[in-house]
Order: sequence, then structure tokens, then C-alpha cells
Amino acid sequence: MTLWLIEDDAFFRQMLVDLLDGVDNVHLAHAFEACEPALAALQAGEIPDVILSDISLPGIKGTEGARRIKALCPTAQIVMLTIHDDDDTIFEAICAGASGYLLKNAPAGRILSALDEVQRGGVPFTAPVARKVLELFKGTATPVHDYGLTDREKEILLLLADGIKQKQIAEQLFLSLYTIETHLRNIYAKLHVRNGIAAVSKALRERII
Amino acid sequence: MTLWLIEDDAFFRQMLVDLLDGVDNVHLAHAFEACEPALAALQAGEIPDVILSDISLPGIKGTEGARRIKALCPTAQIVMLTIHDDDDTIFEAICAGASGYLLKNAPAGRILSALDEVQRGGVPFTAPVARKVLELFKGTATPVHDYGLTDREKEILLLLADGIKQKQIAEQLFLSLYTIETHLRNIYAKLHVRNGIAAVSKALRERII
DNA sequence: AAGGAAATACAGGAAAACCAGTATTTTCGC
DNA sequence: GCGAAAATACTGGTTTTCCTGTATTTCCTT
Repeated sequence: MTLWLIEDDAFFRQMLVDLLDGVDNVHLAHAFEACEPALAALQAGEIPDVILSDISLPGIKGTEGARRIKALCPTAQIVMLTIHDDDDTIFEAICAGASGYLLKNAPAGRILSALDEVQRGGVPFTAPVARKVLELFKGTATPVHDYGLTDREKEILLLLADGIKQKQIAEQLFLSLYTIETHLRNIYAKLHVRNGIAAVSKALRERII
Repeated sequence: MTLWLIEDDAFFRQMLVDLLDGVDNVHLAHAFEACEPALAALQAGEIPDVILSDISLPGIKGTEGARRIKALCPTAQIVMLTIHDDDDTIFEAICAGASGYLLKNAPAGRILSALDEVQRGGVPFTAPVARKVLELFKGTATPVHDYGLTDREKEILLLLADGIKQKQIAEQLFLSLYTIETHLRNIYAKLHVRNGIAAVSKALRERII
């Protein structure tokens, strides 16, 4: 396994080099102190299997760096190694293409096992970070309120959200336009909004349709 | 660790009982063949630390069962053990509150380590499933197209999505109503829609605002 | 300096949506 | 079978949005 390291803190970098250099099956090819030289090495044609990268780096940040690395070399497995455990940073790292996320307080053994894990197709996440990801994931799907909309109301709201005009909704459902208007009035009242756009927007954002 | 098992297939259930019974620190208290008796046991006051549950069960399905178990006993850690690896089922299981997700072809050792892992706050996922979760997670955030909207257009679209009327948008931005109308016309053209609701709906669904 | 995209602005008319109030029928749980 | 909630329907009037077409200014890039 060809491994690269990106870490600006000289002390921590050396610590990692000491830990990783000489481990069986691991060839620590580079220990960069920023993303830029790593990107240059990729452009020069070098190909790593796994990259262990910090996030708070001078110049290009680790998450943005991961995105660019993935663009140049999609097969490289990137594991972030950082002190940041806030939702936004974790979210960004995953979106940038990271396959793992460890906190710097992880024991040395965890870092070694993570390298193994990521190469075998796994996703090495520090336990509390993994929990957070699941929570975030859940949050993207779960409606908080449902505002007591009836099935008919949801059906009409859904059609409205597809950009269909009231008149055409009436035709599709074999109802009078007046009925649609009444339903929409009730929907607006339940959602505490005053027009169709706000209703659709609220419904989509809160995932009630 | 008090462990419960929910698995309808008698053969596989026995296999798990054989595997788990007698393991150090694990007390296999129940091996149910459906969710209903497990829920009854919870209501009778029993409290498990970890529940290992199948998904395709007669009666209440495993995902729905997990949701109800979590409602009755939030501290119980639920690990799904199933053959289903489709996106929808995985998604549902996580939303139902599962903290782990193993495929039935996992080696016996993985099941044992998963029990440990989940109790220490981890998230035992079979490698390919974990990969899928990350992909799904990414998908919830990444805009596919941006339709070439300018910053000003996005700004106006965002205000529109907040349910603000064109006249008020004009006032807020110190612009003429005519200008807002022109911008909206351009936005509609770029998004290939014909009214404000469809524009907001498309923008929200595709996460371009 | 020229060309083009972006942002701004206007006019007139048609269509759609919104508002307030009322009313009948259907459905469903107790 | 009764009452409440839900679904359906109508009137008349106001406001907003949409459509088509045109035009000027500003800013950026080449």
C-alpha cells in the first residue's frame, strides 16, 4: 500500500512518520506539509493508494484538497485526520470524497487499523463521528411537524409543487377549481403561509411532501 | 451486555444462538422470532443493551420494529442483520434508529466484533453498506446542475422561495418591480419552467438554492 | 476599444392566484 | 344515528403574476 501524508504541524507529522514508517505492507511515499505539493506530485504522475490528510492546512484546506485529489485520482482513498468534529466540517469532508474520518486523539492502533479498513473497502470513522453522520443522515429525511395536513391536501400540495396550475389540478382530479382553491386556503392556514410558493417551499424544506 | 435476538428463520436463529450463547460478557436473554413478543417484553419492563434484528419478518417488519423499540427504550442499541442491501432499506433502517447494519454473509467474527463496537458507541456497518451510506449522504447535498443562474438570480430566487412577493422583493433590493419580473423571466427560462412555484420547487429539490 | 453578458427598467394586456364568506355532501368514529 | 372533520362547490371582487416586446446602463473580458 502506497501511503501519502499531508500534515502541516511538523511535530505531529514526525510522530505519524515514526508510527507509519516501516509498518508491514505500508510504503510511506510522501509526508507533505500542504495540499499543493501533493497535487503537484499527482500531476507528475504519481499514484497513492491511501492519503492521510489533515483539514486545517495553510493554503488549500484539507476538504478542498480532497476534492481536487479525487478529481485527479479517483482511486485514491482519502482519510481525514483532524481535530474538527463539527457537523459542517464532517459533512464537507464526506462531500469532498473522503472515505474515512478520524479524530487526532485516536490511539495509534486505530490509525493503523483504519488504513487496513479503508483499503478493504471500509469506512473508518471514529465512533462519535460515525454517530454524528447517522444523526445528520436521519435529519435529512425526517419530517419534524406534519401540520395536520390531510391526505387530499398533501396530494394537492404535491401537484402544486410540480408546477401544475390550479386549473389543471382541478382537471386532473376531476374537481372544481373552487374546490382546489378551498383546499389550498386550508393548506396555507395549516402551514401558516399566505401563498402557494411559500407553502411548497415550506413543505419541501420540511419534507412533508 | 444483555442481548436480544429477533430472527424468524429457525435455522439461522439457532446458528446465532450457538454463536452468541456463552460468549464472554454477552448474556443472550431472548431469541424472538418476531418483533411483537420483543415489544411485549419491553412493555413488561425488560431492558436489553443490544438487539440484533432481521428485517424481513412476519408481521411488523424489522425497520418498523426498530422504530417502536427505540420509542419504548431509547438506550437499546439496534443492529440490523439482513440480506437486504438496497438503498431504500438501508435508508429506512437508519431513519428508524438502527446503529448498525450487517449483511448476513458477514463472518461470525464480524458479528461478535459488531456487538462490542456498538456498545462502545461505534457504528458497525458492513463495508459496502457503509460506502453506500456515504454515497447517499453525498447525494443529498450535491447539486447536479446549476443551470447557469447568476448570483443575482439566485438571490432573487431565494427570496421568492421564502414566500416573499415580487413587489416586496423589489422593495427589499431597492429595485423596480419590472426588474424583478425580468429576472424571474430569465430564471424560468434557465430552469425550463413556466411559473414561480415550479422554479422554487425545482431549485429546492435540486439544491441549487 | 469593442463585444457580450448581466443588471436594470418600462408598457399593456391576459391569466392566474388570493381573499372573505357561505353552503352542501361525504365519511368516519363513537 | 349523531356530530365532527373532511371534501366538495360557489360568488364576487382584488391583487399578483405571467407574457411579449423593448431599451438602457454597467461591468467584464478579450
